Amino acid sequence: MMNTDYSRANLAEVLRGHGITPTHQRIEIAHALFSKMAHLSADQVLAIVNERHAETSKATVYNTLKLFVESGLVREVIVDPSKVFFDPNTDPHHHFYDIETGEITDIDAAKVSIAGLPDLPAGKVAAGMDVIIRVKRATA
Amino acid sequence: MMNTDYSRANLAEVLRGHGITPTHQRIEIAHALFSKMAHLSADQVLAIVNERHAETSKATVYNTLKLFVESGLVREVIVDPSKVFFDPNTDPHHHFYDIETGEITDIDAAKVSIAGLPDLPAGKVAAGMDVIIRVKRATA
DNA sequence: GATAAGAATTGGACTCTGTCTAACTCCGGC
DNA sequence: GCCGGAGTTAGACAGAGTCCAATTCTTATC
Ligand SMILES: [Mn+2]
Ligand SMILES: [Mn+2]
Ligand SMILES: [Zn+2]
Ligand SMILES: [Zn+2]
Repeated sequence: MMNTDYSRANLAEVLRGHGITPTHQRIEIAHALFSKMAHLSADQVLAIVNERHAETSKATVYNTLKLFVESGLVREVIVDPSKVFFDPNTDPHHHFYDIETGEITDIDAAKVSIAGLPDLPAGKVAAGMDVIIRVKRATA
Repeated sequence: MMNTDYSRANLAEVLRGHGITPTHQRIEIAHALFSKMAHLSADQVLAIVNERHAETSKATVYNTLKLFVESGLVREVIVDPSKVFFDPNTDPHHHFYDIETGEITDIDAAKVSIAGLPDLPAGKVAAGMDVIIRVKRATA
């Protein structure tokens, strides 16, 4: 957890702590994710980062998001076939996904228990588990 | 369950039973999915259906897969950010997903129990639940 | 503080999945 | 057999994500 200090200076330290050279662009991208603490698509990150002055390219946003995922700083959420969301919450958790509005909500994994899963296929090791509960507006 | 009769004649009856006019193209697409009983992407369906003679367009494959999903004949599996898979198994079940090879394996939902899920967000109703266990080759 | 070499960034072309449209073909009911 | 609506089609189009060669930063060293 990176506490609630979303200052650029602190974000730079967090990046260094993950072995990532803190560039202006990377700090802005981290700031977008952690200050909003929301599930953002690459396009949304690009828009937020360039709100005041255009200063970060699409290529860098994609490069950086991939780097952050590989470093365990953020997590990918695959719920929508048309785009990936990036999640600054890396605690074990699951998601509600509203198939009509696209809204994504966290579910604390600590409160959920899953039993009866079969053994992993032979020679395979777990790399993660996703639980997605798709919801929609109740029809009146 | 549509038993194990994957003849064109029987598939036509299955489609009628779902309120779908059985055209030549739709029967071939259903045949591709049910005779293989595999998780196939739209591209794979297109290739299989046109293996012998080109006779079905990309647009029809997409139209038909969407129709089949809406009719409950097949189910979408969203595990890969780059493409949707279509699943002829509509029994409640979950998936192993090999993030390296792309291989998808079914997990019977009846044997898995999930407890402690929070209430749905207010005014929302469940539309489905996906459980995806991402696996990879064990590093020697 | 200047220097240098590797790391990071960039615009834009490109790929791939999926959608759309307007013309055409098919099909069942008469 | 005719007709009208349902289904199909080629190909243009859209949007997410990748790639590349040229340029600009970052940082270690002096
Ligand atoms: Mn990021
Ligand atoms: Mn289908
Ligand atoms: Zn989340
Ligand atoms: Zn399946």
